[in-house]
Amino acid sequence: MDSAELRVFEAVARTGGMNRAAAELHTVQSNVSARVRALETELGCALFERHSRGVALTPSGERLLPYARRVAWLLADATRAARDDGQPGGPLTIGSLETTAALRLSPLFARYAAACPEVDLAIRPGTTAELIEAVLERRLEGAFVCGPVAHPSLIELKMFEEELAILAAPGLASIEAATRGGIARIIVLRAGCSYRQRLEALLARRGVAVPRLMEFGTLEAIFGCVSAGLGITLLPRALIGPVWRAGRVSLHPLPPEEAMVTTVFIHRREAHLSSALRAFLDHARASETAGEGIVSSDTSDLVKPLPDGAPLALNEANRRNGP
Amino acid sequence: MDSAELRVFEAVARTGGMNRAAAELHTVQSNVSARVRALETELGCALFERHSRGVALTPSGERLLPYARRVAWLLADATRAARDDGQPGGPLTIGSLETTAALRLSPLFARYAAACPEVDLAIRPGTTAELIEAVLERRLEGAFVCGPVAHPSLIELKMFEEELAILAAPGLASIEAATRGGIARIIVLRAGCSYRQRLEALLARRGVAVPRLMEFGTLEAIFGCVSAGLGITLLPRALIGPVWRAGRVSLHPLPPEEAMVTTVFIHRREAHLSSALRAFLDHARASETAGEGIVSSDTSDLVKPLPDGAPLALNEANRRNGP
DNA sequence: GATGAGTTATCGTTTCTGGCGATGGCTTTT
DNA sequence: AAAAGCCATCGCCAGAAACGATAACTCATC
Repeated sequence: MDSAELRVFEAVARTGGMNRAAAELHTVQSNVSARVRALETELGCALFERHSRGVALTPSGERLLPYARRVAWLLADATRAARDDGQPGGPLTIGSLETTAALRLSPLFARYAAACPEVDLAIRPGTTAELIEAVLERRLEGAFVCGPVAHPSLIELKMFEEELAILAAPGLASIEAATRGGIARIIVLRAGCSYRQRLEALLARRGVAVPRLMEFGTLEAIFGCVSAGLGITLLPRALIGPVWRAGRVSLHPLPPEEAMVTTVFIHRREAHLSSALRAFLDHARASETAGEGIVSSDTSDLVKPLPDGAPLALNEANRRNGP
Repeated sequence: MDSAELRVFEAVARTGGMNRAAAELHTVQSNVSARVRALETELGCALFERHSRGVALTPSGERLLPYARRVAWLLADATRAARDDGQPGGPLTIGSLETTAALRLSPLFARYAAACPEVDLAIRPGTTAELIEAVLERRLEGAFVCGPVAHPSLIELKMFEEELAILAAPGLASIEAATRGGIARIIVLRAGCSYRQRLEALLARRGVAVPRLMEFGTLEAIFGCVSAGLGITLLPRALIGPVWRAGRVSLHPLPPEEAMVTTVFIHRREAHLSSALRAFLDHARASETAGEGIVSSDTSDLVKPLPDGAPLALNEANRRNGP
């Protein structure tokens, strides 16, 4: 078995046809057909069922396909690992929750970009669920997400400890005042994201229903709407401090067990840790000691993985609670 | 990058020379040299330093080598996965602690061998540390070891809950009677193995020193020596029950926190779960419901992985406590 | 039913990679 | 100084891989 054969196989399986695979691989159909045939005879079992509209995977092919992908990933990773000479450089694509980026990462990114000018740093925002998926699919080298994640193929580093607080219209004395009548309108940054489920659960425990949900793409818009009394929201307290001091909103602390949330940095366990990413994590550690806001006492601490069956996609905790 | 090139690279790295690698790969030295050269130009960095006595890996080569190994493993696994048609067959090599094999596995193996005659089942005894290493190195598909193991690349299924007890010469009323004078001679199955560290720790907590250690390869020899008053040992209570009832030895229970030990079945997380192994685990589950001794209520339960940095070799807990 | 578009299989030809053997340069050992 | 062992390089060649054309087949449409 050869990685070149698997590359052809994977293209055929993905495109669903040998013609399409040939076009993608910059070769001719007869060649693809011959390669697939060679692989099938080598394995002694059919990998595709041939139809008039293309091909479909047999059970054997289904079993082989994930290996073909992993081999391709592994070879790409091997190339990067061998070429990585220890000098941070090249592209580094990292994901982050929007609130974390706004609150914690600006100074870190600025210092890192200054120290490692050869690195093309890119930050992509997203929800915890989206970011975990992107890291697993290797579209991101790592991401700041809401922990704990507990996926067996991810390494998880505690980075920040955030205190969340409820934000409501100015002049309201308490959460109860903001949820009078047992209903509340809540405002979130993105529909699937950012403390929404956490806020809903929190209100549900207090017997408050959430009939309406408003979604705004920017934090400033959320501040404006909360200030205008359109609803309440849940955000890191450090983030809303300035707005609160300006008197635009009222801030309502939560009990610690509901308020505290850990932000972790995740990256693939078995992937090559690029020099760019390593330098980034070193900077994060340095920022921590410099008191720039990283709270965890040891960034190399792993959060305890979940004890359960560790699904390959997302675990329930993140589907439910994540921002 | 190609798996064939990596295969050549790995052979050169392992044998430390292109001539030796050529001999191993059934080809000529010039070819090996050309393949390595091609890989180096493709990667843009040297992989070996050439010396008069052979070659040595450069840092780039060091980084590439583990990937070469993993690609080779992955391709082998891919072949097995594609060929595995769901009918259990072929070789199945499993490791087990000797006491577990003696106490729990005979009926399971017998039933499995009868149900799956196409499988060449092989059982290899060893200590927990040895067996974990063998599974990680793919010399074993799985193993029964003393849990918890908590290695990120191993899946761990609770199988049995054993109660250990101390075995001493007949007529002794208590452990204290067997350890009079604060010293005890202990008898173990194998030097690195089987509850030895556990027994020593247990005695140390009672202020008993262990000046002498005797090692015997078979359980029957141990029973004989204990019966003759040469020393004490620690074994699963169910295993020593018949000997005790025959009056050959005295049996001394331990408090639950010292007595209970979990036997788990481990196998590689990312490896293909062969039909033979799957059928074996199904049989184990069936044995459980049939009350043949499997205690865990759910064999699919994962034991909690360790929270720490997850070393690639063995974790400390297993070096210290394992049988 | 004929036709055309789409698919894969197969064949002969061409290209070129990978393997071979010989040689040479180098270092270490004898 | 000779021998042994190592790797680099060259020319050569076989065989695999790629190519192009064609055949066979299915399906949708006319």
